[in-house]
Amino acid sequence: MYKIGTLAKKSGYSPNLLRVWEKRYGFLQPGRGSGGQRLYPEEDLRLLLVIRRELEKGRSIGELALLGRAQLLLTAGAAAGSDAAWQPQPGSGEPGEYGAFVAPLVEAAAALDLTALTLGLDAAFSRLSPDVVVHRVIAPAMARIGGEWRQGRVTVAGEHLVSSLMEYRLRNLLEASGPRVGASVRQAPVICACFPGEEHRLGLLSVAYCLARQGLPVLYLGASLPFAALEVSINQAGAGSVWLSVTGPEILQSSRRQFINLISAYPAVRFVLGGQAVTAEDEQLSNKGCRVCPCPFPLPDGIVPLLG
Amino acid sequence: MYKIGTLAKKSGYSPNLLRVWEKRYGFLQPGRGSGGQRLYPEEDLRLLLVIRRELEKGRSIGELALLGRAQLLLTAGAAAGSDAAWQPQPGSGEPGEYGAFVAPLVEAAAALDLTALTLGLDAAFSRLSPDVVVHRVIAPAMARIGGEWRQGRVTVAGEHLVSSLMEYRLRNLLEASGPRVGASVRQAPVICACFPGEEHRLGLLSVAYCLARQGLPVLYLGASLPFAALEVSINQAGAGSVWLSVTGPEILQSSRRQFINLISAYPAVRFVLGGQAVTAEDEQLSNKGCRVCPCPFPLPDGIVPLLG
DNA sequence: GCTGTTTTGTCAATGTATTGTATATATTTT
DNA sequence: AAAATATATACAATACATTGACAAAACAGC
Repeated sequence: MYKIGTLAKKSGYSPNLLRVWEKRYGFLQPGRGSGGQRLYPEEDLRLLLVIRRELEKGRSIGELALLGRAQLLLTAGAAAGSDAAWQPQPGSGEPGEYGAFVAPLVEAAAALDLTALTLGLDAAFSRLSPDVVVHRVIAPAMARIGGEWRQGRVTVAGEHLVSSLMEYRLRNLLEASGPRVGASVRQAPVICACFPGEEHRLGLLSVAYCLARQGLPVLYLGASLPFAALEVSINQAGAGSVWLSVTGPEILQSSRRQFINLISAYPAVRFVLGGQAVTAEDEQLSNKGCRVCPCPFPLPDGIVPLLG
Repeated sequence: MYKIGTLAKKSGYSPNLLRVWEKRYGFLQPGRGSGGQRLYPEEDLRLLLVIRRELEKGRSIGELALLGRAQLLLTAGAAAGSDAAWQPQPGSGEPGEYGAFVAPLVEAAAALDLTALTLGLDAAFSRLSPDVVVHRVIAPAMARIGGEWRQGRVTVAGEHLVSSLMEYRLRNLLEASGPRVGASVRQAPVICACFPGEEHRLGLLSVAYCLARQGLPVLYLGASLPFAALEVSINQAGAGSVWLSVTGPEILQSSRRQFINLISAYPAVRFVLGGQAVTAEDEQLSNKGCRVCPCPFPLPDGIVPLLG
């Protein structure tokens, strides 16, 4: 049994909000202690985490209240919170104001701790806007994990665990945001894919999310798309622009020639090449009409002018 | 029940347009909440997705309004079954009673139609149990798409689009099911990962989902996990069993020797190797204590005894 | 071709509802 | 006494409802 402060910390919602939700919607009906204090069962924490997931997907709390407690617990994504409490260490020597969110994720990767990882992500999503989580928490966390991996403090397994879960959460955001391909106003869709041979999808997903948030119809095609398939896709979907992500310089180099040929064949399509492998001063590509965007996780502000 | 904003996001039509359609044509007649807000049932979302499909085919909204709601929903169901022109072909598995769900997915892959794909998956998930969807719809659909790809009727892009979305949906199921690592009762976790070099995750995800549904704590580590990292993970997580998935025979062959070494080093850990690359009569692996499971999407019935 | 009408999607103005947060005050726990 | 909690109320930002107007496109007739 949790008291309201404990539940608040574990779920990421303020005690005030928990009380208000109880009064307004009634899906939390905690028992009371001798002095009238609310005592919540473990299940309530799971319910709150489900609610967080659904809110992330864009639904409103009123809707969820209509669904009712049983259906929420049954159908939606449940994350079991265990005793691994997440403590927001304010200003614990971490650089930047979001270090308190980044550090637990890196530690969870090192310890292969799925629970801590989930709690850390929940904490970040509950206190920060999705954009900030993507660019100020997830991106630095992945960069840090990469660094720790090179130093042998995080294994490939830890990196896989984290990137897999983050991919899921980002995908969740992507599904929730904006109209999809085929929406009412026929707008040329944006194709998002990884360069042939590229398997890292996180940067691409963050770009896709930013684009979708701007109301653009995004066709997310995932990792390592061969140029032949990309070409067919452009024609088939009538794409107006194509975002490609590539992190390994050698991957870019090995298909560079073919890429330039592709650009030249479709002058009406706007190509954007992003990712760590890209250098901003790549004039050969720029001259061919391909925008380059070295930042693996472009800031929302940075994207608007690129597409304006 | 959806409020208008949620329905707008999910259907791709603006809240304004939904209200205007309701007034002009009346095929959406949502109930009202206590404050007068529109509340749409799940069926309305399906109807809107059908409407979009029809609009894209060139019909006008006025025409569709004349048809009426029931007929719209009905014709869509019929189209999913017959219009798809999916004929059972010898040697590629029996059509079974779920062909009506499989065919639209294959078609959506061929047409790069994200909307149809989402609609098809929604239809399957809303009418069938998750297990049936995984093993009777998704698995055959992927197999069929693979076949169409070899015949050039589906591009790599189509395959990517479908497998990416299915991965997300499966991941959703995995997140929703059962206790995770670190849950209250400390149980030895099951590590699920792809063989080194293997990038296909769908089969692995379906296995992970089946295991999680049985209440096992699953540590899902995704694609291509090197043996060194796997070994660290086993120790770090105290894994009781390890599921590995491998679809390409050449991938298995290239690391077979190392894998056998790994098995021998951990006699207390139960290893299971699954995927299309595995042959049931692989006695060399069986004798070393590694269970083999050739089916890429093991049926729920088939899994229970393996772990019992 | 041109013009008028219908269809169809969008937008603005105004009022209400929802929803997260904050305040004030009393009570309980530590 | 200090911190945490309970209750009630207030408030601002956002989302929603309603009405009416408006523009682009499709279509009819000339």
